[in-house]
Amino acid sequence: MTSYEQLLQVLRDEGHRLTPQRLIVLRVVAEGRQHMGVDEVFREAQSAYPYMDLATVYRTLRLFKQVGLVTEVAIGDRLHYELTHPEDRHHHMVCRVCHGAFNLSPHYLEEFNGILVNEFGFVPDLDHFTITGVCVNCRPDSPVEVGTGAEGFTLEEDVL
Amino acid sequence: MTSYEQLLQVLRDEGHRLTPQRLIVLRVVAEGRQHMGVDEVFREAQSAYPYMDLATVYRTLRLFKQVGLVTEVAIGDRLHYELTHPEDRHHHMVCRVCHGAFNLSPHYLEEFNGILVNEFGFVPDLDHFTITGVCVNCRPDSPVEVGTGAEGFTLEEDVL
DNA sequence: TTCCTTTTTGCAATGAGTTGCAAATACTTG
DNA sequence: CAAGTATTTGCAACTCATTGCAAAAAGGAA
Repeated sequence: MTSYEQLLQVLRDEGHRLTPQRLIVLRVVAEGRQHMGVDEVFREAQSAYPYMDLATVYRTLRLFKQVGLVTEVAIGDRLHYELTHPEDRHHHMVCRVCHGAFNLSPHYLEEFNGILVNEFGFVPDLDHFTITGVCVNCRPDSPVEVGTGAEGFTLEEDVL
Repeated sequence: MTSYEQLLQVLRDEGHRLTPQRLIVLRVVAEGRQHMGVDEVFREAQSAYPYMDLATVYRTLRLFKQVGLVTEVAIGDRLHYELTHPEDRHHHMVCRVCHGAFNLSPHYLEEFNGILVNEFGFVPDLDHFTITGVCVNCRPDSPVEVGTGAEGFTLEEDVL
């Protein structure tokens, strides 16, 4: 469990200033649901601090991403953010049709990561990896029986 | 070698109209270098057809992508396009630092694709897969001897 | 060719996200 | 705690990309 104070320390340690705006955005993201849209973060933050500016929200989220406090997820053509939980790192599979976001264990990418590093010396950004595609529920040619929709699969959508 | 006439047939077959704008954009992309920026395509097209509109270029490139004529590559935060060569399909590794784009054989993603399909019923969009990261030349903590920079690696940048 | 329907274009407006810059403010040092 | 400095904010302007809509034009039928 990451405490709020620990999160603030991350910012302090890297020499970033603890402005009211940053504290509010951090709290909003920390208390919000998974992968919040920027507009959502903005509205929540604005209700706590009416002078909050949208540009500040964008800059703050970008900063938080840089220092690893939040994870960026592209859903559709919009950026979403969620608090990074170091003990529960995960990637995302985002459905192009229903825009659902599903978690993917880092385990599935370890081998791919190794290949790129060993064969090409290329270090992929897998901290914030998102793969788009079509989920089992949205596949027209679903290989499972039509009717129930997803027999045998363990695809569970993130809490929205 | 894909002939220009064959490319046009792809459009005709799907019921799209062959407008001068589309012919010009297709020619620009077909004769241009790998992964051209939209502004580049626009300038080239405009020099051949002065009334060319930027919105038309965007719409045309999106259409070409939909029918598989071109491949979209995100470089930095901009979209780039290149002609799809069916006999030489490849993915891209894009360096976050130098913005270089390197080709990656589909072979390296076959297993990953299988896992997602079989375990989650999720069909990833791997036709236009691009992974960002840091290439061997831009790694500060290069594991190879400093000096030459890339011993033992087969990382060759696309023709820019 | 001419007419007709549907698609496509051009333009202007819009939307998401970024940026330049002056004013405000968080932190440091005395 | 006051002063100084570097960072950050708010605002407006701007960029890339998309979209609504009327006018233009491609392709099919007569």
